[in-house]
Amino acid sequence: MATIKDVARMAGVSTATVSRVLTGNGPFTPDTRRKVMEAIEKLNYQPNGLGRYLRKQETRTVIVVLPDITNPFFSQIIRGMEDEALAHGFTVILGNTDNHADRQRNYVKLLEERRADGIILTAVRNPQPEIEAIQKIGPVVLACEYSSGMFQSVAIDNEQAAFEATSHLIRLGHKRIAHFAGPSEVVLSGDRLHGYQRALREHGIAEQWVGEGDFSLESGRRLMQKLLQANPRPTALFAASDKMAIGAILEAKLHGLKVPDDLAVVGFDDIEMAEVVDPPLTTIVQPKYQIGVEAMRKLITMLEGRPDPALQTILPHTLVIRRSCGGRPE
Amino acid sequence: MATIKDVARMAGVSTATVSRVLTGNGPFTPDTRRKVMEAIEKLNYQPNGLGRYLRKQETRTVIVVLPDITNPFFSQIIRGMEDEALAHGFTVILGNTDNHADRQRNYVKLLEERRADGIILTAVRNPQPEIEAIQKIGPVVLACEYSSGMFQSVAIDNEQAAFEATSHLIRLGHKRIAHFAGPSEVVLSGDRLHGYQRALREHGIAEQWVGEGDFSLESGRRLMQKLLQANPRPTALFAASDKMAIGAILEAKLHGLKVPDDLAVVGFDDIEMAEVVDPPLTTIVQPKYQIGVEAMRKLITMLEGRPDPALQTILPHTLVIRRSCGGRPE
DNA sequence: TTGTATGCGTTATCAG
DNA sequence: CTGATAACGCATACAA
Repeated sequence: MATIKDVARMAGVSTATVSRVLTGNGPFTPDTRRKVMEAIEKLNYQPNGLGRYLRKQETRTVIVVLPDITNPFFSQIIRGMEDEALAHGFTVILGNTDNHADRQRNYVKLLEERRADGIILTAVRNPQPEIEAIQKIGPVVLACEYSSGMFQSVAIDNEQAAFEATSHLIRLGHKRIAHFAGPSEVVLSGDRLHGYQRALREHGIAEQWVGEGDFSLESGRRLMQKLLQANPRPTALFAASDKMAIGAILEAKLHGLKVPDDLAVVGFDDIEMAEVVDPPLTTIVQPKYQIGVEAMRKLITMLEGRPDPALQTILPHTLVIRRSCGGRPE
Repeated sequence: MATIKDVARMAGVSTATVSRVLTGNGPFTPDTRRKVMEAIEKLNYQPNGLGRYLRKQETRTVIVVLPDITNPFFSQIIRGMEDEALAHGFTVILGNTDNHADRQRNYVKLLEERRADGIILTAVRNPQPEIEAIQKIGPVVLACEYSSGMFQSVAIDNEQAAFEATSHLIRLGHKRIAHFAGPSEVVLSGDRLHGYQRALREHGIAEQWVGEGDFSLESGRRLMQKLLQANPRPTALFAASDKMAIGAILEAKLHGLKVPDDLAVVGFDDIEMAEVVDPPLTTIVQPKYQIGVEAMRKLITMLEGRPDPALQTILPHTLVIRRSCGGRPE
């Protein structure tokens, strides 16, 4: 592997000059530039990033931590992050944790080791002190999630969105409405639960049925099995994720229930699968791509030392009505 | 940010000694160890990876390039790679290219800059010379893909799998069978196409109907629209990806066709969505997790300089029969 | 405009 | 067992 010394030797100049040509900084004549470029070409030279970044004390790389790469919900978010990063000359590396704290630590270590300049935690389920610890290591942005602490974050108003989803079911005439919640350690699970409860309360509905899942399809199936035994059985369901909603629909159909006639269902996220399931799923749409863009913009702003704007950025959501909730189909 | 010098000063030893304690190599008394550890603790010291890796000329990091993070097919593969990497003390970073050559170059650059030790290219669509160029930069393993060149690779026998999928439709009595192929620049698209054609040939069927998509749901819909106008219309379809198969089913149903009665469908990959769509999709199952494990094992073997075993590793596949193809449901 | 020399943070070699 | 020192590859302050 050729180094800058080899290039310098072949071009008959000093390493400083090669470096100047390489970075574009510092002065040099067109002629030396030519000589250097020729040597680079001949040697097929590629600067060693470790050396360069050690010297510059920055890598122009950010790490994005995802709890579960299986979840298609994140695809668009990542795309937004990558587009924004690329536009600013940053490289994105993805870290998948499988909801495993140990693995997250692995990626935080990359930040500690200064192999990345900043980190974005997506829909993370860490307690606040842990996030604060990460914040001491380097710049952090939370995506799809906010926390009561002083963290930069980008998300929708989960409580309000859940309120609207539940209210929609109430407007369609339902009185017994169940909720499949996300894991309680995730802040946004609580937010969605509270939105559901507020909708019931404001419409004078006392009865509630809440089960806790982990956002997965399988947990939706499992909760549905339990729900089937409720007596009287709820006529509607608001699930905190599309996957749980879809799991519920599959399981309900398996047991001979008609969706939406016997059970109206609303999900959350609008993943691709939501349009594939039969019937297509009514759900909350998040501006996924935009969340990614905003989160990355925030992080880069911090990295460039500019004063950062709003601490918590709230983006707008919508309810897309498909056939799984009955009433007037689109 | 504390450095090794700060630790050395506080502990009253040399940096060499700190390093010895840190790496566990070299001799030191329990007492110096204690002093060093205390200083590390107090200063909240974390070794700088750039310095360390520059010195050691290795990062124990591998980069995995994916063409499309949206594709759930890769989820399990990545999980296998990560588990295997972790077990050997390696860190995996993911690079998403969105099928964009420019972006892939971005990640290859990480290898060039020596910020990763090796690279795995997943279901890549590069022409062979390009892969050879990458191979000159550092160790490469191809996953879900093989190429005629001398590349380490892990995949199933795509041609044979496609042959079996198509043969299954023929056994069910179909004579007019369409194929939705993947992009022609992807080697495995050709393999699957050839398997389809071999099945027709071996069963004495002359007529074929082939459309080229890009593995996406949308392209499946688009090809189905064209297929609907064929006269006489094929009674069965073998798609080179589950997403295309599902797109075709949705579109067929939209136009009043019954699946599998009017159109029998077989897909490829067995993504989660395959069980969600109505009717559930008959498809080729790849040992996704195992492909990931094998690919990573290969790369690590190369990195550790051990002689590598088989160049091309072929893993077994199966055909899982669900309801989308008619005949005898499972 | 160019070269010399230094330091980024670490580890390994070599003396002691 | 420990310390001084060189080296990894590069960028930059300073001198020429």
